[in-house]
Amino acid sequence: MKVLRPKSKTLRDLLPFSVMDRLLAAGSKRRYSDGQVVQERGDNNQGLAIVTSGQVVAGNVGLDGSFLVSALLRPGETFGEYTLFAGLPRTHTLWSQGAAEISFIRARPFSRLLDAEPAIARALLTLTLLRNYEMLEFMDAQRRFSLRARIARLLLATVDAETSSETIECRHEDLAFMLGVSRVAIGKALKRMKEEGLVSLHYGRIEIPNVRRLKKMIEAEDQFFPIAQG
Amino acid sequence: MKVLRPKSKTLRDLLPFSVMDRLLAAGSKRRYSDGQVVQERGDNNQGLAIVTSGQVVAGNVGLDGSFLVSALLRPGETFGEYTLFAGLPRTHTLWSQGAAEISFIRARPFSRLLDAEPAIARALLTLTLLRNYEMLEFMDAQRRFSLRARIARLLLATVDAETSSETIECRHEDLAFMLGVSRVAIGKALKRMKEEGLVSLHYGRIEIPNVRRLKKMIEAEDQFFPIAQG
DNA sequence: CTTAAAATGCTAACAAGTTACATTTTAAGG
DNA sequence: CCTTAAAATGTAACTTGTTAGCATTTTAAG
Repeated sequence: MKVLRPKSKTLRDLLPFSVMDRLLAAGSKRRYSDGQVVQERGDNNQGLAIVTSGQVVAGNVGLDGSFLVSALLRPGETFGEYTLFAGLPRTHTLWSQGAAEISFIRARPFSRLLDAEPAIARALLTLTLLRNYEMLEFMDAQRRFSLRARIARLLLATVDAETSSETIECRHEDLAFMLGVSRVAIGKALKRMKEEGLVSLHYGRIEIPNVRRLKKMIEAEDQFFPIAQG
Repeated sequence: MKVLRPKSKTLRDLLPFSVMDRLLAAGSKRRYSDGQVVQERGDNNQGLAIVTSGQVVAGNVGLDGSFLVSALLRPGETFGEYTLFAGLPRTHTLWSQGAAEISFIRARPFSRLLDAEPAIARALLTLTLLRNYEMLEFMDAQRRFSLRARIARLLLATVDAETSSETIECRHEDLAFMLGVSRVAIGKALKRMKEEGLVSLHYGRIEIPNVRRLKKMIEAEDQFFPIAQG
């Protein structure tokens, strides 16, 4: 299962090396193989985790087996903040995607570091706010944009993040996962986009012949008041 | 326009009185009448705002005039964190709902207080995480539950928050706003719920004759793995 | 009482997703 | 090569929600 997401800031980008090192030193690393469960919703252990390599998928499985992705975490990104600051049990189930390495810091040592280094709380606050903002924009997009525009946005974000190549290796199902709709809906939308020459479809691969045209398609549909990006 | 939302923790609940007072003292209050615009998406002034009385609606208007609610803020709740920590312009347009009073703290004095009182960053982090969690659960609910179940959840959350009475003063349109669907869809769903005896409908008012039955209806549909609430 | 505004109800045509099942494409092994 | 099973994609019938327009009910103000 391949999961797509544009890159965003991480703890690494916001903390001085020394502080980041102290954090990592306070934790213990663990390795995971592809698809291994890292934690399950409902688990009741407190602590912060930092992804140090690989990717981790956060989501939840319904009792009926249905499966919804909430986030994709990459190196430098954290999880477990809820357990420390909001007093909640683990709210999501996490799986490693490919080989991954995660550093776990228990509540006690984390708490000591938090007192010693005010930068940590600031950095976490910034990251949480950024996530919050991303989610709000996602929810607005969910309501304002047609599925094809949302697909286009996701594809473009992925292309921009990955060296600006115009070929994206992904299955319809991967897009469906990220956007929270069925694979069939993705298929239909992609078919229309293909007929309009916006994409060309292949087995496990999507090509964007003209990135600009795709961007224009989105803009044409964008009823949202743009804000200057900082 | 009445907007419903379950009560949640605020800065007031998390900060010692002394710190809260220092914050409020550092800001300047302003009064708003019903429906007045507090800020607009894209505005570029930094600062934290604390709602001190009344209610404030956050949302965005599309270029086509469509209007989406993102949040309802109540006394003790804050906004503007993005401008301070994430370097973003104002991301949402805000309107007062009824008479409201808001205290604004500019970036400089806020920054000084943030350094002086580490509790502030902690409290903001906790609140942001809680909001984040609420949003994730909302998004999951949006995908997993039928509209009637989502209506039921919203009604119950409101009842629980308001002294556990079983009468809710709201119009169909209010529910439509909060759930991001059309008034017609709400009407249809409520009609079905009425036929099943789950609610009784009145002009500007909905009654829940049997709260337990309504809860059971939701549970019957709940494919989500429950977690112990902290 | 009247009456206008507010809130709700109803219909029809349409748009967008869903589920269940069918078909195509690929890669691996003889 | 050729076969075959798994992976990926396509199709069809159905469900749900949307828009638009207008009808009806309820309320509150004169």
